[in-house]
Amino acid sequence: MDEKLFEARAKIMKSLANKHRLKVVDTLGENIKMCVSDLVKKLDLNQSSVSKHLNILKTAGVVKAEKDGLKVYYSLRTPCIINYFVCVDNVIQNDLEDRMNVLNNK
Amino acid sequence: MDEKLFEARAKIMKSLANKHRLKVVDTLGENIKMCVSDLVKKLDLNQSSVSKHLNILKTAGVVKAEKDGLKVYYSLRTPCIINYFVCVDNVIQNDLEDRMNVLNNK
DNA sequence: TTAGAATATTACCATATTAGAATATAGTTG
DNA sequence: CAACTATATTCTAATATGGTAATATTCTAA
Repeated sequence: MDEKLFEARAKIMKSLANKHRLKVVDTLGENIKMCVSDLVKKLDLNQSSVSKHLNILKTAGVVKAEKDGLKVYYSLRTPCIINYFVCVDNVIQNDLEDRMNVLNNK
Repeated sequence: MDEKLFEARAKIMKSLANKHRLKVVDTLGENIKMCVSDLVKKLDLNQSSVSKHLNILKTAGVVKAEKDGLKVYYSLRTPCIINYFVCVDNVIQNDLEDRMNVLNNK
């Protein structure tokens, strides 16, 4: 199996495997660009943590950063990334259905 | 923000944030069903580790398990999960292009 | 050029993840 | 039931991750 490919994919998936970073992606999907301090307000985390989360997303190539004066604006670099959540939410939905069926002895 | 939703999504993403588990998903996408020992051969990992990785995927709802005699067959529970790799690979591709452009001073 | 603002980085700690070896469990077959 | 096979679980150690406070860096503007 193509070791390098799976490592590269895993790096990207890791960058998305955190609820705060998922919120960042979700937020950027709607708002195009946001600076760090905007995201600090949105995420209920301190500046240092947000900065680190953004760096993880940037390093993974999910997000890009543009400096404008004092501020740094982040945006999705490959917006299709948010489409995935349709499927992820399907997984969640299936799970809920299975649990309901168990409860109803189906 | 909907805390619970993002936690649920993060759980699923975490289950996919590992190269071995990505290989499992990729393999099951092609082969429909495989038992643990088949996957041990495929993954270059010992039986204990494979079993644990499968449990993580199962707990996340990504994979389902069916027992058949001594063997346990695993398969994708929500096959759309593999579609994501198209986009993940786009991220990788964009990254490569950016690096090339840097090299070529574009 | 000094003070202040926005962001990044460091240092530190707690917790989570991963791997392998050893052991346990479940099912099969003689 | 005893031996065997396939899978799951436990234990332990190494490494990774995530959070905060403190500090450093970068840029602006007086």
